[in-house]
Amino acid sequence: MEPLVARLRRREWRLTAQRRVIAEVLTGEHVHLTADEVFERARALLPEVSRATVYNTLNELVGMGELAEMPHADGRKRYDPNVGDRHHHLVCVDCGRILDVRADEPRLPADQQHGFELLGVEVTFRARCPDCASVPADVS
Amino acid sequence: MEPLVARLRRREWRLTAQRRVIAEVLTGEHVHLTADEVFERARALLPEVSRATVYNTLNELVGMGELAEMPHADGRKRYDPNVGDRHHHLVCVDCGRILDVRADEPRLPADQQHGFELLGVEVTFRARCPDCASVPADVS
DNA sequence: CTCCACCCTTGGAACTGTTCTATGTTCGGG
DNA sequence: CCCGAACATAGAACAGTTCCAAGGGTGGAG
Repeated sequence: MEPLVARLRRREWRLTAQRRVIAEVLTGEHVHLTADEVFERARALLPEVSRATVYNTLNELVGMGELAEMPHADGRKRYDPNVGDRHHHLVCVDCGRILDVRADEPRLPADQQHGFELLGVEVTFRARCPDCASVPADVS
Repeated sequence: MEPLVARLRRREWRLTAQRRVIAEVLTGEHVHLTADEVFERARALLPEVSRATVYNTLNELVGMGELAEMPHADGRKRYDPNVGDRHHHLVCVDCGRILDVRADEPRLPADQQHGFELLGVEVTFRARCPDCASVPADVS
């Protein structure tokens, strides 16, 4: 899949300096940043970017389907630019690290569908990463 | 699975009046309440219960493994008393309604495990419920 | 039965992540 | 240039959750 910035360029979407750095920061595999992490990294590239713009842009990109929003146990949403490429998530319950993984998708039996129109499925494997497994408590 | 209150009774856990009504409210299938909904319903049964106690109790129960916490896109966590009974969730993207469903669990291939110690898997089917499918916009 | 220590509960303040608002800035077309 | 529309900004407002200091109830020791 081509990177987010490239995808945006071919859409008719005004790519301002602020929006570009936000999109640039959201590139690659295993990238699952919080809004605040996006803000910090974007600001490192372009100091004149505000938190509001980060939130506005993230929400717009999610609405456009160019970014996936994933709720997380700690309350902060993560943003995943790796859309269109079916994958699931492997999450460390201790440190919160998230990796993209491939596995087959579960199917919902017809008798369990309750008349719903199915749109997609999200799979999250909860696990403990090697680093956290080697220490007794959590790595905070 | 026996109800939450019954499970708690056999543990050595002080079951005060407040904790009991909180547990009673969390009983049944397809029960996925927010903390505030738990608070409202508990208070209907026992007016002298505070929001802080609801949060304290919910977090304790989650820590004990008697309650599952599920992050949601709208920011409010839902609490599911139906633990120990493997099931997944069917969520309406418009109105947020959540149903318990059974489906087979996806397995994580060994070459995708990244050395993590697997603990569990959460599956969420995103869909549109019959009520929301019949109207153009969302039911707010 | 009485007392004490401890855990539980409480209301409200504090905190965190997100959204809103009012204002200023930039861009492209005429 | 000048204008309107879209975009960006700082900070206030908001919602959900957690923290805190103080009060209250309960169970065990004596």
